[in-house]
Amino acid sequence: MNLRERKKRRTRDALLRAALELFATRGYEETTVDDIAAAVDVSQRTFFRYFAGKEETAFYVPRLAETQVVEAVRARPPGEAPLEALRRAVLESWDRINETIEEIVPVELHMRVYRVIESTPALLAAHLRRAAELEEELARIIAEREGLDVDADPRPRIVVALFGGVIRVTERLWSAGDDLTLEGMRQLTATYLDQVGPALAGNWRTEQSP
Amino acid sequence: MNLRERKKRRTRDALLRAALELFATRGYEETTVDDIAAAVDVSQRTFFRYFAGKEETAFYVPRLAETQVVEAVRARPPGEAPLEALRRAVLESWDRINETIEEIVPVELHMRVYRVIESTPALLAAHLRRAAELEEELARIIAEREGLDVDADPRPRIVVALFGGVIRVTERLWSAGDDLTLEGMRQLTATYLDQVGPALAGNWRTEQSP
DNA sequence: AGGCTAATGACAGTCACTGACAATTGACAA
DNA sequence: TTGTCAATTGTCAGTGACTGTCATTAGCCT
Repeated sequence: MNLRERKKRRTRDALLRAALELFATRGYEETTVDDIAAAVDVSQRTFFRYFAGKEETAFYVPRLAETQVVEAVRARPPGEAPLEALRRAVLESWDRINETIEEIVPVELHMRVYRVIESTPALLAAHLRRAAELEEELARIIAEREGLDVDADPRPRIVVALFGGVIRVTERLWSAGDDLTLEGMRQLTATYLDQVGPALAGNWRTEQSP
Repeated sequence: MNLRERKKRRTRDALLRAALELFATRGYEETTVDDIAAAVDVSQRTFFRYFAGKEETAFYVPRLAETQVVEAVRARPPGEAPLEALRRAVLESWDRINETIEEIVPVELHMRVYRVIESTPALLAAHLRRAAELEEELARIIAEREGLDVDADPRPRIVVALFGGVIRVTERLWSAGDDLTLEGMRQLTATYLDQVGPALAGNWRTEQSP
């Protein structure tokens, strides 16, 4: 990797870190692209040559995490039931995700940015749209595992929708609480996934929830 | 209602219709606020006095539909199981929604705009964010029905997430297909909701889906 | 060293949106 | 009916995200 490439990577990383730092401290809406560019001492135009938009910087790290999850699902043994495969895939990949993140930015910074995403309307919207795309991808994977046609059989999409819904609920609860650790999120997710069975079966009024 | 009020309503309706017509024919991104204002012959500033933003016009009608659904859920007899109550509420309220829409714009126009929403990234994102808010509201209603505390018991949110997920899947399938009627959407939703049970129980590989 | 190409900066323009102020217009009492 | 008051609107100027263009700079390769 020659000087040119190294310089490019450095500028991109610097822009990314500057952006995330600003988002986490000052807030997303309160940070202008000019602020980010100025912090790295490049022109605004250069920022837009590295990132398609302000949003892209906020979602750079989350994208890495997504990739891990999708791959983890692909790697699950075909014998597992769909919901079980999804469950194990997320929990397992979250165990490994710390290192992936730390290569780019401090995990603690990422966690603060994650909260900003959940609490900034524009970012939350973008996040949910991306989640929908991911669900489509996962539905295809699940359908393939089970030897079904996604477009003919609704079941893969339904299970994935349930799963995605639970994940999103835990994300929101986590970001609203005060335990910002990755471990806290993992824990919350596991608890909620455990509740899927009880939530769908039996009579709620006669059965307590743990 | 005096002249002043009548005039206001007329301008607002005209702006709304002009916007939706433009979105449906030319596309959302291809329509500028200036275009909409010009079509009604008012200043751009006036547009922003009636609508908080361009998006708001696109979501005006959907908001009415949401309200109907939420009220329909509230009106369900307490004896019904949560998922059953939600199911009946949507299907039933969609039967009545035609008239509500027609008071504002032709239903056919609304259907075309709905497709634009599903196919325009920025609008889809906003739509999904709103859907998340709605789910939160529904979760609270369900929890109340069952005499539970939403913040302590995960089950209401899980059921609502499942339900919302199924609705969103059908919305996307519907908007990708070529039956743009409300009836077609109702039908698709009913079919998918019927599949929730089969999707979550049993072994897919040994059971065909209708 | 010098020519080639990629990266950058500077500049101008578009579009969504906002604040401020002046002009207009309906409402309502005298 | 008229005059006053308040609401509605238009105009203008400005911000912030983004894009296209073109000249300049800087690494690369012979």
